[in-house]
Amino acid sequence: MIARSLIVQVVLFSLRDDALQVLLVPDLSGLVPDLSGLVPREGAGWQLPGQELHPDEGLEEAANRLLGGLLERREAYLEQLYTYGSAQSPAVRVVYFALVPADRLQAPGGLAHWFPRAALPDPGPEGAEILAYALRRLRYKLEYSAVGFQLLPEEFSLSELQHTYEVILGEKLDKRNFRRRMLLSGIIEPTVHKRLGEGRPARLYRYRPDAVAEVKVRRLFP
Amino acid sequence: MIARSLIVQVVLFSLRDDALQVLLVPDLSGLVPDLSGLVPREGAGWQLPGQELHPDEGLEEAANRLLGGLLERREAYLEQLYTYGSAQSPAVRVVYFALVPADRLQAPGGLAHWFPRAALPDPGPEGAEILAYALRRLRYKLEYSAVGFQLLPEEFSLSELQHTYEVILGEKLDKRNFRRRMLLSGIIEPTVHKRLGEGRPARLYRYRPDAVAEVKVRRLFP
DNA sequence: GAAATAGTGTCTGTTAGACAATATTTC
DNA sequence: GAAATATTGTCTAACAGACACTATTTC
Repeated sequence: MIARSLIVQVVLFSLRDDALQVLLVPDLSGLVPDLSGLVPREGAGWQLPGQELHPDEGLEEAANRLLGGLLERREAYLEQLYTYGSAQSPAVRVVYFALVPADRLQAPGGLAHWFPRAALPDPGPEGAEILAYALRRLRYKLEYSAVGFQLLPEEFSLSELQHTYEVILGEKLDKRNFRRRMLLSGIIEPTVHKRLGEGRPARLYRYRPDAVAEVKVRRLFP
Repeated sequence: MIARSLIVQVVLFSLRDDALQVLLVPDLSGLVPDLSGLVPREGAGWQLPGQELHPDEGLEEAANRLLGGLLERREAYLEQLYTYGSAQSPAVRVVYFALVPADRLQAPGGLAHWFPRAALPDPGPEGAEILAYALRRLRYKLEYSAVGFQLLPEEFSLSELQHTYEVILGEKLDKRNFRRRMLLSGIIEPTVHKRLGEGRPARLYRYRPDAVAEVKVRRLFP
């Protein structure tokens, strides 16, 4: 029997147009190569971007190579999510989870395409499971770590920060409580810049990577 | 170039003799087979138990097969920990994390041996990293999930439960606060049994798997 | 000055954490 | 009754959550 192949996949999140979006690539497997164009056929399906692990390469390296092919700049927060390998699956897939700030996005390479979370195409049963898990992890980490800043530009207003949280968590947050906790936590510091817009300009803040980035969880057990 | 092999490893924890213990197997690689006996040579080193993934088998299946070989009964809490695969390493290793209650332990199969956490042999730099991460994960999960019960027998006294927490967290806990929170959380229920011993008998409790097993973490971010 | 967005303070209820005395059993 | 272990309650400080008005800018 042939040894299973090893694929590295990535769930790439970004915040575009006020929505959490995921980058997918067309699923071309089983299709006769269509020389007339590169646009995937209708109904071809979409899947998580992935590549086979090279023999002389580390897992994280492969994930970064994958990001490089998708974004033309590999600067992204990257974290291993889970490794899938059921008996049925012909490949073992090590799935990573990546966050890119919208201001560092460029046109994605190849046929990749951004989909808002609310309008995802069916990525197949396994893909759906992975996406659900990735979103759960993102929400979860948002609540006890500083991962949310990975989706924002270097300087941001408190409203932008709150909006990021609201989009990911899928719920409205109280402005006063949000600001109080963010500022008390010491995780951000004010800059001298302001964001100009329609109304009153907003003070911009910067993430302080030197601050404690993880919150002590409440102990209920015990 | 040869494709990398895929190994499934397991970090197996138990509570024995009032200490958190880890099961390791002797590292026989590079040794000339010693036909005079099965006892590993002095200085041979110890490592995490692992096996190659069979071509027709799922990852979790392989981890369970591994547990079966080590414990003669595979009943254990099992959870995927992390997948390691640096460029240098000849194998990609999917590491699982397992917990066995002391009362279900049997003599470990083969050359496996339990080591208390305080007296671990050097498992090599990579092994040490994995063990440290596994312990971090265990401590972490202990604080927001009901994973601690996986190390206890079906019925246990509150003192035994507290002791489990203290051994894993490496710190003393206040008895009154511990009991209050455990009972208020509704995660355990009293039985009619008692544990007899030197002093006053202790009421025994049972874990309620139907209760909410995960705690809502405090939100500091936001 | 109307519209839009930014920024601010208080009260209340819950809970974590510190702390010591009594109750029940065996020997 | 001495030794050992189990069981129980109170006070305080910190914080989450609910809630509404003022400030600054553009057009």
